[in-house]
Amino acid sequence: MNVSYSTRQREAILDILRRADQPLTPGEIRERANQDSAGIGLATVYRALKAFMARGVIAQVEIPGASPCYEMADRGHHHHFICQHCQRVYDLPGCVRDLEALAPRDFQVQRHEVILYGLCSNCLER
Amino acid sequence: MNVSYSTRQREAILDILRRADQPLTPGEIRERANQDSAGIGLATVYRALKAFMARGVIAQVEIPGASPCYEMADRGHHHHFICQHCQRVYDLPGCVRDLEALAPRDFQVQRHEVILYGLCSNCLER
DNA sequence: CTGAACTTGAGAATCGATTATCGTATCGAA
DNA sequence: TTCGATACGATAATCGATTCTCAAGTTCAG
Repeated sequence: MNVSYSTRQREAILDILRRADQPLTPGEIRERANQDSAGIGLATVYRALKAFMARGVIAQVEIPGASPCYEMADRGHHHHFICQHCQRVYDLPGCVRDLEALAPRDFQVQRHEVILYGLCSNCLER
Repeated sequence: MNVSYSTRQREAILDILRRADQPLTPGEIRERANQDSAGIGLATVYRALKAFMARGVIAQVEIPGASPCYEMADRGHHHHFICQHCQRVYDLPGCVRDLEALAPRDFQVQRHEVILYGLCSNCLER
């Protein structure tokens, strides 16, 4: 039936996501996977991500101006910073108060996204 | 030289953006344009948007999970509310304080996006 | 009014992202 | 160990969005 096997590739992908300090695109995941254990196909990455999403193990982060990224689902509420130079996505701890006050009183706010754009410390150094 | 002509199509596109109460995608713009004056090609919409962007007349609004939208640039700083039921995008007046404090001190924040998701008053009534 | 510069529309071409294909390799329950 | 179910890799196919092409039409300074 429709059971998931545990394979070298899937474990590698999960490990990479666990170790990552930022959400990763499928392409980035493959890159990193190919540094450690050699040879994980892009299609395999997509298949694994789909499976992990279905199981709720990872979460998709959709960010304007970047392709979808993935991160472990167990990382609490946080937001993201996008470097306009290197296009990297960084996790930002914490949140802001009174966000919901922006909406009209007769609107019901369920969730929110906050995205900061700018230059990361790495790119600022040049 | 590289001067912009004023054409029926470009005026129509600007009019649509001026009248819109929400940011529009190129596709939506073309749809509306073809209701009023008939026949504006999609390529023309893209070309016009590009030209208006270059002149700073309109602004791009990037929303996760949707293709880029455009709105008049003279609407000052604001954010957006997306109704999860009717998918409408609402403008939210005002902003929040201390947003930049979320980023590490050695990052340079240039701009930000805040997006609230929930149910608008219309959809709540049912 | 004239003409060079600019714009248009329709469809083809391109782009990056994602999915499908298929023959081979791996998994793991029994 | 065996074997059906599942996953793999490489690459082709597909997708939606955007840009390009080019012949024909429009704009506007002079």
